[in-house]
Amino acid sequence: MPAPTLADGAFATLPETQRRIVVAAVAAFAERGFHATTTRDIALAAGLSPAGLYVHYPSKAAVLAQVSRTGHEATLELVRAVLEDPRDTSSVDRLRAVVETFTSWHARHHLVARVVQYELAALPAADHAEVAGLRRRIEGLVEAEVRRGVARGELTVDEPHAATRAVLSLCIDVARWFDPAGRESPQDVSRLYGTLVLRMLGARTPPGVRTEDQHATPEDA
Amino acid sequence: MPAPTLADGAFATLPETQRRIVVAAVAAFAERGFHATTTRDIALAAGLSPAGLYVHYPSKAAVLAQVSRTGHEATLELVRAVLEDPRDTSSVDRLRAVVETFTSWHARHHLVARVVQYELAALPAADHAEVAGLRRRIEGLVEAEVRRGVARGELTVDEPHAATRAVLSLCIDVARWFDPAGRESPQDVSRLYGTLVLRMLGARTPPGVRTEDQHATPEDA
DNA sequence: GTCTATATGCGGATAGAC
DNA sequence: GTCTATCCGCATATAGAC
Repeated sequence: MPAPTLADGAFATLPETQRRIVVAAVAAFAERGFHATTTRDIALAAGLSPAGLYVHYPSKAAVLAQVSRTGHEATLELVRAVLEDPRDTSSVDRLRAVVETFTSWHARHHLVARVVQYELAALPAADHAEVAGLRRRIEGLVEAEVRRGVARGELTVDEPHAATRAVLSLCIDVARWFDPAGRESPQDVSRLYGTLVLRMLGARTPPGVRTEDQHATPEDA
Repeated sequence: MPAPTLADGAFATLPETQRRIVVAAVAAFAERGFHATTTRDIALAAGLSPAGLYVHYPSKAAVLAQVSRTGHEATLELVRAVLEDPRDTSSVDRLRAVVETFTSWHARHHLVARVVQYELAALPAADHAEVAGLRRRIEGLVEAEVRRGVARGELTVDEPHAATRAVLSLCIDVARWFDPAGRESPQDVSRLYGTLVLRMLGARTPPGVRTEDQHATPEDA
């Protein structure tokens, strides 16, 4: 098991009070947005006085930066782990896996994901720059796998860059609409999305909607 | 030609000063968000004193409501016009057309679209309720066409509701990332998305990426 | 319908005791 | 490390002249 990520318990490695602050901030930022959230909201929800927050973070923006950086690092790590898996698997398998993993994260951690995806503009410049780099790495890893799949004849994609952006866009937008009280579980959504994305990319593998927990085997067809 | 919509010139039917206020508000809300925008920002950008805004709108939220309602009405009208076209066309053709139209709107009017899609939580309750109804109508129209396509054997979709939501999600998220200074035009994106969506929906029509301005003809295959 | 001036409250952040 | 008290600037909105 690798080092804990958000997937293993959000922000579990932070000291207790910082963790409570960040958890409270995620809930508030996701529900009302960064600018509509007050430091009092965060502090009180974390069980602190209004001033108590400033012992642990120098500003409201620093709390946002903590959330955004941790979230971006976690998703990059998820993508990296799937796509740099040393086992010899097809691009179709890898892309299905990365879409399922990325989608599932955006559903399971949809509050964190909303902050990560929709509050970029509120980040201080230095944090924004670092996070932009992480985002480029994520896109680059996925696009490279799409191009490999095309080169291997597994995929039919005319515009790999635009198609990759569409794939990630689809997964990211899950954070906007996903409702844990709805009928579909994160697993339901991520499985569907794995199938939809392989269709989008013209995978030569069986494009039917997968209903069992099998892995697609590209030699089926 | 139907009544002017946003596509024909954003908010062109409003009285001049209201139009300037709304245009200024769209730019500010899209760039910084509703809560980070001040009424001074809007008023000054519209060529008014800080108090001048209140002659035309009773509150900042009322300006947002104007943008959101107008934007939602415009997109519903676009979708309705395509899907209620009396001509006898296939579901594949209709869905390609609605995806191209909807995507193109989110690219061309990406600032308005950002406000429409990402500031719902800031709407006053009454406006939010009305806009939610418009959103349900949009989804319902598209889902009905997907179900028709499946019933006619044009599409292969196991979960029409979830697949429809994925399709609209893909198109909507264009507003988040589209950059008019980038290499791709709204037309480029919308054509690609028409093709990607038909693939997602298992259209039996030629799924190759369309590179010419032809309309797909379902009997090709 | 537009302005200047301003009331009023709130929010980010700090001071300083414990 | 947490608290209470508070500073101070800013933002929404209003008052009232022109």
